[in-house]
Amino acid sequence: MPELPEVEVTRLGLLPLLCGRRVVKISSSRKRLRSHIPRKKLQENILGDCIRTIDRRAKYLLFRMAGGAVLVIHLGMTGKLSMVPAREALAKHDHLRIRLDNGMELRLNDSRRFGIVLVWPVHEAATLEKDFAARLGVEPFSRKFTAAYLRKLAATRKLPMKNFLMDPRIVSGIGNIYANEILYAAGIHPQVPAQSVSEEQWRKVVTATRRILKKAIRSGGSTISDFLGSSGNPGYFQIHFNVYNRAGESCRQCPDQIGKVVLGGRTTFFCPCCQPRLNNG
DNA sequence: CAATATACCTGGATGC
DNA sequence: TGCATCCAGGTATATT
Repeated sequence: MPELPEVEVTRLGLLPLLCGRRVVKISSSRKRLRSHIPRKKLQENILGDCIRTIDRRAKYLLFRMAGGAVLVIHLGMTGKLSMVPAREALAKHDHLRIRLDNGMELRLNDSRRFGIVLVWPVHEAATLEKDFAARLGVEPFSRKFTAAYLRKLAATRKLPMKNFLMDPRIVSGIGNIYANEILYAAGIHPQVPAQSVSEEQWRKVVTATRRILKKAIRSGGSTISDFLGSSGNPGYFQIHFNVYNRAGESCRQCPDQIGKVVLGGRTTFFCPCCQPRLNNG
């Protein structure tokens, strides 16, 4: 499911259920996700320890153990985490089970297997986390996410604005859905070259990004109480989109129809009238 | 260096 | 009903 808001809602939902709990058993499927699940490292570094807290960086969840080791989980395209009684039957595509000292179990289900599970052992955690952070772009809610930062990185880039925004090395957390919504809110055509975007437009991108992601987290937040069990994982189902998946429907601000084009292999939605192709800035 | 293509997977929707 | 085809919320890597 996950872009930044969904990962953040997952984190908020799991926090009260996992913090302070001890891991008493870990099992995993033998199928590989994007990389192999580090079975041995899980047993040696996570088993027996308590979960201190859960952080999020980009679309990664960082489960920080009391002893200093870190369990890293990325949900890929179809990953879902849920808490169920440990005795509950396994579902198809359950790939990781982390059993707690209260009889509950955290399960990772991922049909497409684009997810990732990593373990940073305590003595390497600082170095590994630094390397990890160095490959990622800024967080949309950090002070570094500014019009000046974006404009500088875009200065030599002719690629479509939308692909630039979705590059996780530039900004973390913006996937296909929110890239579409952000550009609509900022009134920028997804296909304009990144380097042609004006300072004023970048400012609109920054404010629209923060506003839209925050709103999505808030609306996902209403499902946190449903987090237990398989019934209600946070998702996109209750978010109201302006352009995503609305090709042919009418724009909410003008009489035009929402258009569709493929950019970088991803379906892209926009209003031809509210997001003019000619970039006059 | 920048842009594009491709690879990793399964499952649901669609069309014949 | 069965089968083929296309599409999906992400990211790393190879190729041009």
